[in-house]
Amino acid sequence: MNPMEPSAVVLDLDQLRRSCGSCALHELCLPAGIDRTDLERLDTIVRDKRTLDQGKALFRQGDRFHALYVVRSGSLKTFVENPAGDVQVLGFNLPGEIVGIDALANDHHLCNAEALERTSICELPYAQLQQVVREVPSLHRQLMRVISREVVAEHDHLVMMGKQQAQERLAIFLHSLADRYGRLSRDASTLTLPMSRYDIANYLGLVVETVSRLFSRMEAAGILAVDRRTVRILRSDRLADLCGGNGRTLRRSEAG
Amino acid sequence: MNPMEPSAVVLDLDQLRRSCGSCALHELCLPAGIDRTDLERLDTIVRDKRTLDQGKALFRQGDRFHALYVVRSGSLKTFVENPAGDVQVLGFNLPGEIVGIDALANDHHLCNAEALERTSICELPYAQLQQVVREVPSLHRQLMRVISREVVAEHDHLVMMGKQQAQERLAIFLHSLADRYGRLSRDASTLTLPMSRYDIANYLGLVVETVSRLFSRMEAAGILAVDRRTVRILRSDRLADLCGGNGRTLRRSEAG
DNA sequence: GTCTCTTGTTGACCTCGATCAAGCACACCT
DNA sequence: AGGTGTGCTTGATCGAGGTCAACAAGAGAC
Repeated sequence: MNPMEPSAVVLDLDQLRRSCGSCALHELCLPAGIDRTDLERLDTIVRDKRTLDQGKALFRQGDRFHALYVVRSGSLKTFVENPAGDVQVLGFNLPGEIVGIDALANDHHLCNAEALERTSICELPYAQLQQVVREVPSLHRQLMRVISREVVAEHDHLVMMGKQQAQERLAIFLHSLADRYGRLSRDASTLTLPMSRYDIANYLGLVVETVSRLFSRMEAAGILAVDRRTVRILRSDRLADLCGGNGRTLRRSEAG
Repeated sequence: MNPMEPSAVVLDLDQLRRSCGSCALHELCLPAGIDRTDLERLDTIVRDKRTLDQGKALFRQGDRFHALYVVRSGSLKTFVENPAGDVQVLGFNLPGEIVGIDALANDHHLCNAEALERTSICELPYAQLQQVVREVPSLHRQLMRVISREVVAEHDHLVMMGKQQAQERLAIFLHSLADRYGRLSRDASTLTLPMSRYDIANYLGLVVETVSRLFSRMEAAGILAVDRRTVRILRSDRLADLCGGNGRTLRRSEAG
């Protein structure tokens, strides 16, 4: 079942797994809400794009655009880099999530996508996707839905950057990550973070030291149990409180 | 020529002006790069949506989605408001720019759009637009281009919020506004800001006082001449320097 | 004209998070 | 084993920008 084994067997398994209908993610992914016959149409264009090792790029800013991608297992980060070399992390992508939309009609990718761990990917060549989308209205609607979801996620990110305190930002980040883990029917109370503290800090518009301190503070307060990249959420109710934007701040004295 | 006069004459003028081909904005707007015959197809669905007075909403968060809109004259701001009542301004829209994309397939608008001054609007009912888009590939491509432009603008906004200093933010804001004014063949060195200091501050993730101080500082430095909402850019070279992210900070001592 | 309301400016002060610096822990070498 | 590198944590200090408060300048009402 593991698509990551680098052997000839993988090819056969992938042949089997290529079908969106039999994929465990098909209710979360592009095929959501699309009926059996239309799904077969989509299946004909889904390409396999092997696996990416940790740190390897799926695409780079400026690369010619020719396909959208879906994470099948593992995870990605997307980020932009300006001429001066400053990086801004735009988001993290878990299984079932689509990447590459920002390039949709510009012919070039405008951000970088990089594997945070060993990651396997489905590729949807855009020329063919466009063709199928024209023929299958339900897929067109779903694609638009996915695109707007992307826009909304960016709005949320902007709101966070514009308004929230450091602690609220981290709380929101963990909360939404737990939520997404839950949807993948993973244990939503034990997060295994695929990204570094640097990535988290950058995504949240903070520096590593601040993020590190916040983890410590939330642990001292009994909300989290943090062990390197394993974060157990002990009190998801209190974590939710911290997201509220109601100005509550966790002081060391609140610990326990 | 002024579409803002509230009289019966306006109707006739609007009838004439409804044609995208004869609209002064057609090279900046959705019709860009679309040939004569296809343009006529687009023209058949463009609806007129009168004018909005200052402060009036084009749509509200949660409204049912049924059309995309293009600013014909005047300007809009878009913003989200969370349950707690905090506002985040997402952007400002000048003539030729499209609004409503965030709602594209969700059936509901996810942000508010409000007129910053007396503003006239073209309405593109989505059901019909979708139909035409299916039949006219060049329009489909252009629509996708416009959508991705939106996404990219949000990336830029995010980078600004995540990394830049207060002064760089304001410089970038003014610079890009001047750029867009230039494209509209307005005088790009004399900006008449349609938005309040509050809106600017919120958009930049700052408070009004900071924005006000920055205007004063840039004026003292001889870069701007500020008179309420009229901002003349005296030294656009130095303004550009301030956008650079090269860490240069303007001190009072640099004035002149 | 004056009164009030809104919007913008300026000053004084304080806080949150950045910066600088040191040290720790685990991974991966040889 | 010891060495080195990278990712993470913690402490001490500093400063950009937020907060609070007062005031100025228009705009509109009457």
